[in-house]
Amino acid sequence: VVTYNTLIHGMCKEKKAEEAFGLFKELSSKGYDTDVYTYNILLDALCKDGKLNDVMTFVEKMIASGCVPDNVTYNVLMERLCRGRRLDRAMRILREMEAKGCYLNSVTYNIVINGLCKQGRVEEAEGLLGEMDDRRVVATVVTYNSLIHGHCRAQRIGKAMQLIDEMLAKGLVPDKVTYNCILSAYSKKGNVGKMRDTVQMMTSHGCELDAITYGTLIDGLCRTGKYEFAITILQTMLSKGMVPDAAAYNPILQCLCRQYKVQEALVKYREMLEKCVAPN
RNA sequence: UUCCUUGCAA
Repeated sequence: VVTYNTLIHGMCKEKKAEEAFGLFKELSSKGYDTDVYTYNILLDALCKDGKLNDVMTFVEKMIASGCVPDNVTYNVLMERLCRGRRLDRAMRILREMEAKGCYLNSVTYNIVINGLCKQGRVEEAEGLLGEMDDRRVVATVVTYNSLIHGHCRAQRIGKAMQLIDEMLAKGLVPDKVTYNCILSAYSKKGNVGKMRDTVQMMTSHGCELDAITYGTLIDGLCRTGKYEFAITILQTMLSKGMVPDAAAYNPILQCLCRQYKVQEALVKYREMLEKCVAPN
């Protein structure tokens, strides 16, 4: 089973879900073992880009085949519901799970907390963080990152900083995602000074700057018209051997076009193609 | 062997 699960997972990661389901059907028809991992892997692939109806049909098949859904199954489903604006349904499942005596783990809470934060319901999300503490479910860096992102999106950077202090007090180490959230709050305002400070903070804490960090910097600079500076950041990125994506180029193109520099924008566009960056 | 968090645009 492990061999086949690994293969099926590999196919799913490469967006070849058709192939994965094909292999799954072949295995089942030959009477080979499948387990809850197999189903969870496929369910997750369906949830990533499938219709909710297909998802539910698959869960029914899973149960009909005698496979008992586990925590991961619920988590995958809840994540899908949260993304499909069915957050309250996800909350109901959460309460049902606990009513059944299901052990709610950090990931379960993280999914709902993130869902709430994405809807701007950060207060409620913080309520769940309190609930985690009460129930001795450990809050993780991911938990805090979701909350921090929620505050940052609403420009409540002070609140975000408070949460970072809280993390540190619990012995959790802010990571590049944490800092990228803060950075993006400043970049949306085009606050170049604070962007600098944040990057400095990252490097001094041994956090690597990733493609998202650079993309965020480029975006922030372009928002205030500093496309030349943005281009130097892009070059830094390239010189470090990082692979830029459309999110690194788009703000620059947008900025140039806004300043009626379409010719220059086209030059950058061609560069994009040369570097095999797929436009979107 | 499976689930959760961050950037542009939409």
